Amino acid sequence: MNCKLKSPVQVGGSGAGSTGRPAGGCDNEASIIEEEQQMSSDYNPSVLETKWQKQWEDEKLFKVDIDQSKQKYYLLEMFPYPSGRIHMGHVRNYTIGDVVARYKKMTGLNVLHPMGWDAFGMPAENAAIAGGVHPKKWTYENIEYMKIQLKRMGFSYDWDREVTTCDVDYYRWEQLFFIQMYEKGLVYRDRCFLNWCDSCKTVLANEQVEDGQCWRCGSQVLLKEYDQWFFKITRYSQRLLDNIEKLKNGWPERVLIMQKNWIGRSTGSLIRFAIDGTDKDIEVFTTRPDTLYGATFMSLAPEHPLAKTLPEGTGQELAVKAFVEKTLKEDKFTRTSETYEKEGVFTGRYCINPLTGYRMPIYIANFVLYDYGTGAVMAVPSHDQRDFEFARKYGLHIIVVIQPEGETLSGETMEEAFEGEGLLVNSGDHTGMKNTDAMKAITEHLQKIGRGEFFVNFRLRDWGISRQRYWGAPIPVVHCGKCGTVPVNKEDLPIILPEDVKLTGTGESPIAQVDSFVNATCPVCKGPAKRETDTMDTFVESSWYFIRYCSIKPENKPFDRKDVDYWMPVDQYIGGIEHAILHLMYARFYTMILHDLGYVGIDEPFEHLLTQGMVIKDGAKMSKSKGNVVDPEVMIARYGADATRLFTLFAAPPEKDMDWSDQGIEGTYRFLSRLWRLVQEITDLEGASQDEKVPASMEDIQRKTHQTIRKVTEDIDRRFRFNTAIAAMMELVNELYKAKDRARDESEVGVIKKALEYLLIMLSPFVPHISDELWEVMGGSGMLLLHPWPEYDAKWAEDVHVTIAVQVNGKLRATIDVPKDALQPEVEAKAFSDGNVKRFMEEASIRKIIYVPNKIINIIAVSH
RNA sequence: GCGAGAGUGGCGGAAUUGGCAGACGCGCUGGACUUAGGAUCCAGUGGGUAACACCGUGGGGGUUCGAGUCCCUUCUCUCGCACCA
Repeated sequence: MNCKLKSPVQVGGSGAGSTGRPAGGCDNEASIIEEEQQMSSDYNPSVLETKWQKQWEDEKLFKVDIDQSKQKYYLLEMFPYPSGRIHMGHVRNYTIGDVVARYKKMTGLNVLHPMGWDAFGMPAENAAIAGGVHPKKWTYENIEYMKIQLKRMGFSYDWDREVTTCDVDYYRWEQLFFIQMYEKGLVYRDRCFLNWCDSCKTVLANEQVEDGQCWRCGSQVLLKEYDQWFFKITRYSQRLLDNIEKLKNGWPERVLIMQKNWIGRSTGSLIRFAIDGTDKDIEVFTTRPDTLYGATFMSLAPEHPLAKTLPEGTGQELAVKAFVEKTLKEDKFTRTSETYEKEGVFTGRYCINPLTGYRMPIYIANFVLYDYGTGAVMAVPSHDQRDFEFARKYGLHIIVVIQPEGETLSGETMEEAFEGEGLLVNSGDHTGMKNTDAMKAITEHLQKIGRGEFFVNFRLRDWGISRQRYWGAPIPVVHCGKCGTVPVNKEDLPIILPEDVKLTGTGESPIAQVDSFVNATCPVCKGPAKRETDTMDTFVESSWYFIRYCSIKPENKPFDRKDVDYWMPVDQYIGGIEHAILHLMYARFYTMILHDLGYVGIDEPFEHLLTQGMVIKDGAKMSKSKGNVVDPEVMIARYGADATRLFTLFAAPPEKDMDWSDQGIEGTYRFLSRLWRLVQEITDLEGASQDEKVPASMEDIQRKTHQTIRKVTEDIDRRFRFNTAIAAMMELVNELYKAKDRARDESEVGVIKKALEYLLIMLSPFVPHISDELWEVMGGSGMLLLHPWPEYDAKWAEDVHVTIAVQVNGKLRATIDVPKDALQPEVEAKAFSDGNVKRFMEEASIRKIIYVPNKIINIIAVSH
């Protein structure tokens, strides 16, 4: 019937090799005739889905606005990068979100459910280098296509709120925030060693380096020295940590643990060691000030600035230089792995132990991290395994200062460092103290002599946001020969990314070649100046898009405060676990910044977080190289959006990985076909939908219906378990099929029709197209999204009869049906009358009976 | 090494508070309808047995009338962190 009718998406070769019954498939003349004949009764998703999508759009069904009379609910899914087409991960993420959004709306909440595009980023640039298409054109074309795909899935987005981060009208506000942060000292420029990906030709934040490799392309990361812009996220370390308390009820524990570890708060002391023969100090952070009397040398990271200056005049210059160069060339991941051989070089200088006066040789050591603490470590070989190995290798002095109970260690004979607790020895006035007490005492002593203090150290580093790339938001700063580096005037914003650029992929920022962009006027002295040509990390854009959604196309402002106050925070955020640290930490930080700048009233953006699992196929993540990619578009063409949605929800609970199965989706397609036929057959029967007068013959159906309402509501609302909700509805369908065959009069049919209506309402968040269609078939009016969610009738949801398991000595011997809440004597009598129970009670006498009402009766017997 | 999570039929998964293990679906087996069935419907489907018995939630131990669920121990897998001073 519909050979000419195509779904709006084009699919190559979808018919061939199809195992199921492809909707609208036209193999030969006969099948066309057959389909024409069956037109009214066959489930044909492509036709009805596009029909309803059009209707929803025509009626602006998904449009939402502030409504003070209603409670709001902000449901957000992580927006996609417009790579070209949606993949199964998107489908899963957005289907989960859509179910919740539609459900919440039906329960009467005012639901904000927006979508947009994380549109800046490297793939656009790479595509331009490879194919000669301008990143802007490439990106906007991808957006257009993916938007059609998302609409074809039936997702309930209010597209009037669409955010595209590469729009000037979006990133201009980011430039304003940048300047305001600069004014508050939250932005600074620093020269430092940074992770450089030679393949992506860009700098990476620490968070973007995984196992020493680029998080995006997987190539080896190198260290390069660079001038970079930083956001001072470290000023918010404690707040980011403290606020985790607020998120405990709404976020998965493991995400919070990951963030906690990433922030990495540890308490200890900061100690200053005087460098012998100079007036300079080396500062170290340590969590073990109690071991200070045993500190016999000093280790510096190769990147430490003193590595350059210390050896001067000692004769060690060349040796140190060679060692530093060699070490920095090694990849950092290997170099800092625990098993790596510890190596170092003497700088020729000494520093003084503030407690013992011991002249500690200063080494450069490959295992010391410049990123952590002060980049310098006081070495206590007796009580730190790393220092111990290092000391043995280079013949350095080992002094025991903590003795474990009942043992006497000595520096000469010990085979490994002792890192446990004990009493202090060789520790001057502190000798004899418990080492745990000595931590405080020694630090207080250092405070008195001006050599140290208590200190809280964080692992979290400042967020480097400069990227040597084209397709990003320009950093609104100029470099002036006279005034130095200064932010542009706010009135001069936006700094628009020039479009006429040559993309070569050489590592130079492409906009550096655009004279009209680079040459600027200094906002301070009005003299000639050069614009900053780096662009911002795209994680900046994704750190506030969810706030932007709150306002519909705001003019001359980033968003409207009254909109934000109404909608924020996000009530439920849904996305991949891969963003547990990066995106979610940055977004939390940025929200705090916007709070402190007075833009928003909240300081945590996401109340509840759901991290959905990956979609895998044949036990592996989908990837082109493995050839196990499932294209959603093909699935939509073959089975429809509803079946695709239903399967992604049914195959696994949302937080677990789900295994894609080509046979599995056939099952959900079959279920929908079955539902389709059920409705057709039932509407043919005489009898108006009713459940006021339930005939005795239909009481079980009425009960099952209300139990299903209860189950589905709880599964969605309380548990986020869509797979079990769907299973419950499948059970109801099975029951209704059986009931249909035994229905004899109109009142019986009426109960089934009523049940079917409840079912369609409940199915509508999951499979909205077929639900609306069948609702119409059954004579229902309007669209189900506007229909209130059903409430179960407690009187029907409760069982009247229950099945009780009868155990003899803990083993199941029978099941019996009894009235609900039956008393023990009645249940016992019935249990003992069972033949099998009798059999097992022969030759035995009762010792005890345990009865759990409505569940189980366990007869404990002893044989004689 | 540290932290978190997981391990249940041939497969995906269910069992929400310690109370009938395997809901629902896939697959498979048999049957019905049929020129045909890759459509649909009906029945069956953890192992075992003629039927019972019995055995079954990674392994071992424990608590309990009763354990997939709690405790101890051990193995395997996944994820995160990993020389963090």
